[in-house]
Amino acid sequence: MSTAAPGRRNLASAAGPPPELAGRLGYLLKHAQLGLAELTAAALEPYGLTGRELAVLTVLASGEPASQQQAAQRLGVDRTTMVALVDVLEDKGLVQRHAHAEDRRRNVVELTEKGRDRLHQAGAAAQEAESRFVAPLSRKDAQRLKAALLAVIQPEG
Amino acid sequence: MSTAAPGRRNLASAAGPPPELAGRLGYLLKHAQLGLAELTAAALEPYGLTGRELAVLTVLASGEPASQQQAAQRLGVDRTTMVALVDVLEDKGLVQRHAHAEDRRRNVVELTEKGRDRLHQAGAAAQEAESRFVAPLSRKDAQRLKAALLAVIQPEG
DNA sequence: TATTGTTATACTCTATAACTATA
DNA sequence: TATAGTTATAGAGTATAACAATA
Repeated sequence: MSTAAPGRRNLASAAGPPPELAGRLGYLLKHAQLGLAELTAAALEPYGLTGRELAVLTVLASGEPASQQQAAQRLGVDRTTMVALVDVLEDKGLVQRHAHAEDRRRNVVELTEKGRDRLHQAGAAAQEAESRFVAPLSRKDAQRLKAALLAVIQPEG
Repeated sequence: MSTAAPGRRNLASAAGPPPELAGRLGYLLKHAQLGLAELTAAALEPYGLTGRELAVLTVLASGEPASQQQAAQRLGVDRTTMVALVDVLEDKGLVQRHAHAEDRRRNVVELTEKGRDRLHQAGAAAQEAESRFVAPLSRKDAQRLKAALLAVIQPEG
């Protein structure tokens, strides 16, 4: 009945922005985010990962092995959300939980070798999706876009 | 227990992006969108409108009175979602439904005078929130940002 | 038979509250 | 008493399916 794909997403992806909204930054940001998320999801599907899961792997792989809660803070998600995310990754054999040696309340979450491999492969695929997404822009404009977004996100300049 | 405000939002709004994610366009877009949404929500609160409701009013006010379904397509939402959105606006006295003269299956949704007033006031407030949001950028860079987002959203150049 | 609006329902995402174990 | 992780639960948002009225 609907013209949308079975999975998800409706949101005027085909029609393009209606002129009365095309000037609103909120509209532009939202639909840019949705468009890239769609591309990324497709690119990651062969690796059995969602964009969010890839972000979790990325955070867990960076720096020293963090506790679940530290990783949650970096990602900006709730503790309880983190539990579910790590559960999924652990079920897939990509990470392992260990009790912290000094504070046994904490879980140290480390990537398995399989997890590291998957992170590299899926990370490259996501990067490629991002490149395709910004293909309408010159390389310089694409860099400017990211710089502008970063500037606007930062708490202070 | 949580450090987040009671309403919603956790998402590392205070911490800033972790370096391992700051280069990912998906992360930047998502958090820029969330940041602006937060500002806009606060700016619209005195007018009793959400950003989404303002977008609905904007679409309904533009061009000739559309049917609910046409408006839904422009907004990129489902028919059933549109029903709820119009319900809310009608309860607030901002829009009215009429049966279409020629095709009585359709609802023509028109803004009331109160709706038009509210649209102008709230629209100005949202615009002001957007200006504050892009304040870290030069005027030119802010324009470039919007142009780049538009280019990347458009189905074709 | 197809379409518009509607209702009921289900699914996803994510947060809050309460519980366990450690400290 | 406070903290890390967990579980159960609830709320927001949005889609799908089924139904009534109209075409």
